[in-house]
Amino acid sequence: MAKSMAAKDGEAPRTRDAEATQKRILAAAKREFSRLGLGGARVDDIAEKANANKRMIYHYFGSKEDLFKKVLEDAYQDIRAAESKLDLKGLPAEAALEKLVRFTWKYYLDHPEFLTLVNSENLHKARHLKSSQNIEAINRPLHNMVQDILDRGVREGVFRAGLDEMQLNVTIAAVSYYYFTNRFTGAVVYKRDFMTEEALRARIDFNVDTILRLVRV
Amino acid sequence: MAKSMAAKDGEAPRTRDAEATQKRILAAAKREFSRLGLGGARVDDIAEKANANKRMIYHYFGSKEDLFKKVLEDAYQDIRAAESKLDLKGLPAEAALEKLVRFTWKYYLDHPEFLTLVNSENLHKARHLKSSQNIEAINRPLHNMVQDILDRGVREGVFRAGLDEMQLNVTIAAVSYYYFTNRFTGAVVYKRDFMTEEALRARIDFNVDTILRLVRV
DNA sequence: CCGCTAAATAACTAAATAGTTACATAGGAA
DNA sequence: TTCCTATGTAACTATTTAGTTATTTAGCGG
Repeated sequence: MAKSMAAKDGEAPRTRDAEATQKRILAAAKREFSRLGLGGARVDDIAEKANANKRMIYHYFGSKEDLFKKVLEDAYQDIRAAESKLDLKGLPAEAALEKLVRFTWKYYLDHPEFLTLVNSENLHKARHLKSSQNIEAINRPLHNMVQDILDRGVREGVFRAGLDEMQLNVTIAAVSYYYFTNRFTGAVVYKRDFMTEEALRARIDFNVDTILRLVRV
Repeated sequence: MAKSMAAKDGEAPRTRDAEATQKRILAAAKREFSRLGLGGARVDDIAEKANANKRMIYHYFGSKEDLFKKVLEDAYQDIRAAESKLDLKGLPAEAALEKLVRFTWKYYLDHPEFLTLVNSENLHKARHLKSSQNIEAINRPLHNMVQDILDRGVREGVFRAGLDEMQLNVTIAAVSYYYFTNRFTGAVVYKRDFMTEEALRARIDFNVDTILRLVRV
């Protein structure tokens, strides 16, 4: 028999490991909150799927709401970390912007839970994020990155002057975000599958076109 | 004393009126579902806020899920009805398109509950809409309207040929929808109020610009 | 290798929740 | 006027739920 513990068929080991338990809880919480929303997710289910005890959730995270807040902060942390690895400094402005648009698309495609978590948070009027200390610092690099691309594009003579970084950023997010989060009602309203390879390719190309046309002189 | 009934201080009259009761239930359900989502809304609260008895909800609508489905169908019905009153036939293509973009913006601004209901439905993978009989017919006029504008613009020589009606429609919705539904996290991330008069004016102008640049030759 | 603390489990509680049952009555049809 | 049924009320039930309490135990510092 195995070393010491009752790890049921194929599950992770169950010796005492605070860090690992917290990670399992966070992973399970992210899945449940994104699948069902803050109101729909169940603490018991999160505990079970984390292969942990419910008591540990309250021990490490305090309450369901605080757990949600941590999951959300981590999700923002993750997308900003991925963005900051893009390294667009060396590219011409147009190429940099296209790369950012395609990155955003790909990130949403690969991390659908980010979208539903943000939706859930907005349903609750961002009350968790509002009380978050580090969220401002987490997002600052994104603003700088897009502002730099805009400035560079103007200097290169390819972008219009006076564009608002926020408006551009919101629009870049919008054209991808909306497509993904509303893909289910979209499938009904437009009578097509939004997630076929062909549909995805067509949409990201359309989005790149939308954004480049928006900024070009 | 009043005619017959125990209407508590200032409330609506309480004589028997099936139609009025159903309307009050639907109005209260729309408010609660949009405020809290399908999972977060409470049947008891809906009954209380409708100034009705919970039993009536089950009598008229069958279940919480069926009530949600009816609320959602009505919401789609309402936006399509408002759209169909636009009468864009007489306008040049560009003017027609701009009017549609501004209408969409204004409708979302005035009916925020539509946005959260649609979000809630997408969280549930559109399972209510999927089983809805009339939803296809409800949405058809929208497709025709936008396709007509596109065709007209090409004939007028002001729009590019070959644009996909769905991509355009989705983008028109996206740039307004995302701004509104994500205005709470947006306020935190961008450190500004998304709902001031000035911010709203700037965004709708930006959106009109985005869409017109997208379609122009 | 001992003992203490942090990690973990299981069983419990009080409140909330979707849905039901039993009963009451307004008001139109006869 | 008298039924009869659709409209409405109130109290109940079986479950579920977030959060707690009581208890056990792994494994590190000494």
